[in-house]
Amino acid sequence: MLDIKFIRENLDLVKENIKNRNMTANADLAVFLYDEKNSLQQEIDSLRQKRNANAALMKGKLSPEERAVLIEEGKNLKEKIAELEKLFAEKEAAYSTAILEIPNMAHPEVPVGKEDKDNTEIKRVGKIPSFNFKPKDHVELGEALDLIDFETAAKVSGPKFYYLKNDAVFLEFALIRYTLDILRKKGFTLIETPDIAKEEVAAGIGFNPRGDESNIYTVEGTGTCLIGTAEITLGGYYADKIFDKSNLPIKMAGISHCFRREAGAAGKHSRGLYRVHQFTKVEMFVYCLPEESDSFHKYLLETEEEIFRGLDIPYRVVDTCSGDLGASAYRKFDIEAWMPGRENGGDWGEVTSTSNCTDFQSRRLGIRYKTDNGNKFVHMLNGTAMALSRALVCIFENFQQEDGSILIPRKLIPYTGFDRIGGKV
RNA sequence: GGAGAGGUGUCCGAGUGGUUUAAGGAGGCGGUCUUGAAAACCGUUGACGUGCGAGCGUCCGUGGGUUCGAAUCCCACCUUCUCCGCCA
Repeated sequence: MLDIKFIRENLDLVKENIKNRNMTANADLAVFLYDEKNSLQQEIDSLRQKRNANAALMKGKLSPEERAVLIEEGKNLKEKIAELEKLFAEKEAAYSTAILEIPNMAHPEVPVGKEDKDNTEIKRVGKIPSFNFKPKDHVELGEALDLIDFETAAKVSGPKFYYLKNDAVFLEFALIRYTLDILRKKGFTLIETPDIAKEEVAAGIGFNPRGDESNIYTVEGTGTCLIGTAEITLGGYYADKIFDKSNLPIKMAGISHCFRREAGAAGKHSRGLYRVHQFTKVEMFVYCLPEESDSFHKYLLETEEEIFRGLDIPYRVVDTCSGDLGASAYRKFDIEAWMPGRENGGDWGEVTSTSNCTDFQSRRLGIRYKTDNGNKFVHMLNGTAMALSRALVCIFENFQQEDGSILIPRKLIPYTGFDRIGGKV
């Protein structure tokens, strides 16, 4: 969430930002409710002060008459306080709802636009492969080589689930190990996180676990949800923590399963492994000082590129436009890899995403660091190191051969132990 | 899952209704002393809200309740430890 004082002092900018993001949050309402809540709080505080003073008068020995007068006074105060406290709770809930709907501000360089086609392409790397045969998509390849089974998964678990089989399992583990090796060399702390988190933590990160629009599965009756990304468990890791400046920055690499409802997502764009209810992901997460977050954002993007470049898959980088930014993000870069089986003749598909969320998450989660001028909120950033399901799409489709086999990217061979799936043995 | 015992400030730990404005100790920071360090001694040391400020308010696992007044009494929940059961 944003600082209410910032909202008040920059009301026009905040409103413009909400509009640019295609959102409907009401900044005026948040400020209004804050003032109401605040004046009520002051009223309650002064009554409490009277109550405390009254109680203090009763510490010593008093005549029964004197005591009776004080008790009567105390009872009156108690009633008034209870009344106002009830009202306050209502105001506070309304205020909380209002301010939580307001999205993070955007980096001045974020392109203004409504949807993903308004994103700015920053660069392209690698050469789009040309095939002298008709390339298949990963679904056909996976079925032909007995690597992915969607049909049985649909029967057992429902649509948008899959079984990975045979060498695809080794390939997935190879990708994980390849990624973790790079991240450890770069000084990330490796963490395997829980796949379940409390709803309040998910909400603090900016995922709303409730409601029809939620992309998150809740676990009934437990107050918890299946995580949509390790961003939730990594961001919640230091909730309520006050860092010493010397502890920062902190770089974490978390591996988890990710669960997404993806309600209503169907069609060509979402075919096969591209959009599924469950996948495995290695996620990077950084806690740092505010003045460092822009450069750490670039660092996360560079790391994503380094990992992806090692797979010899062509990709481009886009600077996400305002309308396509999540509520928490100040700025977001995506890597889109070339997927020859996508659309007709291939298309770009998102494989990583890195966001600088500045202090939007830390303010809600209470993650701070000490300064000479009091405690300040840290900046928090996240980035995909490796989303396994989408990486498999890229490898299958880009490295398919005319005989139906799939070559393994050079750098992965030490991890897989084989250099080709299918075809000649 | 059953039985029992706990959860207090950065840490340890005292505190069972109003001299607690949370004792005491450790650690941290500042100082005295010292060539320097250690020791000793003195001082200081939480968070949040609000207010220009002095200040005021809130926070003793969480949420309710009792009371003029709650760290302290009651209820529910969470969580840690010990033992038993079950289990990869």
